[in-house]
Amino acid sequence: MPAKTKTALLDSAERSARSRGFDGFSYADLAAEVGIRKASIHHHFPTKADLSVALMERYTQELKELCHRIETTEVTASGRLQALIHQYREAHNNGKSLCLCVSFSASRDSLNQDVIAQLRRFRGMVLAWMEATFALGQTDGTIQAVEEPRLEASAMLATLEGGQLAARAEEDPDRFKAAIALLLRRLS
Amino acid sequence: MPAKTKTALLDSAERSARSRGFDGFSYADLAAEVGIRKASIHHHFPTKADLSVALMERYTQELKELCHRIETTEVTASGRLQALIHQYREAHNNGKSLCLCVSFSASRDSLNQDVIAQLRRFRGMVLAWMEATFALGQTDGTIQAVEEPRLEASAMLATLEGGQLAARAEEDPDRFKAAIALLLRRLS
DNA sequence: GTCTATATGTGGATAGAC
DNA sequence: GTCTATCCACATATAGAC
Repeated sequence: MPAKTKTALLDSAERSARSRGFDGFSYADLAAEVGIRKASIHHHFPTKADLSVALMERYTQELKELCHRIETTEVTASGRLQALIHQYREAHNNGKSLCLCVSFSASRDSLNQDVIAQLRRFRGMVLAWMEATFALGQTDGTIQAVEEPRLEASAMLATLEGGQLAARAEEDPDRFKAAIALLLRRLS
Repeated sequence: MPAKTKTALLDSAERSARSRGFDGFSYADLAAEVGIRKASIHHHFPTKADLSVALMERYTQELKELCHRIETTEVTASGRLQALIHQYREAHNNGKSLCLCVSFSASRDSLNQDVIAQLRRFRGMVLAWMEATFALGQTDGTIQAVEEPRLEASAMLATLEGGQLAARAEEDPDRFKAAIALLLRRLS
């Protein structure tokens, strides 16, 4: 089980990064949480940039897999979007954290190019999935008034991420609910 | 002119905070930009928390004044919202910065209680103004399909803030435009 | 109101023993 | 793979001279 410590480090780093931002989490925090020394982390992730890239890669992969799972369990476009919204609602954890993408986007100036590339990859993946789902909504009729799937996807992602920020700013999950309420109404 | 240095410090701090986040800007940066020594900053703002509170206070005040100005120059609800959208578009500066509220919200765990209170005050002010404007839209008929002004305001703020994040993540102003395009269509 | 000098803590990272 | 020990840069903050 050589991957155990590495996974524990990624788990701890993800939690920290999502609640404190890129500049707000440190090797010292991770070491304390995982139960090894700071220096040992460098064996698994030589630099913070390496760790951050691994974090974004895993995050992207996990959401991609979730999207595939949603497609097998939900037949309708509206059902699929509702399932994704559910994921974003859980992700903000009652206003205590953010999607890793939101957290890293805000700290953009501190990120190296590889991490920024991963950020772009993540957003591209989510937007493409949403756009395809809105397009499905145009044909299966389960989403009201869809005119342009691409713009719907952009607006929806902004609303979800902005809603998480609202919940985080006031540490109140109702802020997220209020932000997405009108979108939710269009999903029958 | 005793306020000159203080103002210069606030200007520099605001720029830094909005592009690098709360944890990403330092007294050393400000000192270099303003042309005084680090230690001298403490004379104007004893702690970083004091500086941050002053930053949010000024930011809130300025947006409040802008909202008042908009009310005098724009008669219709849709015109007023368009003017506010314009402000948020300018604020993200082609993906190089964020609204101070977004930037600070992401670093919430690093802020002290006074700054968090200011954050809440800022959001309350903007949301109230948007809600009132959507309510006006219900009577003046310049905004399509307004059902619940409170939810419209929550959704609009989330979309604007999320749109800024999108533009920041990819350093591409078109991401902001795409995020708000559907909202803009409802404003005649 | 600004300076020099300094305190004190913490950041990421490295060398080398075990 | 993990440790101790250490480096160096930088963070916020303070004391006291000018």
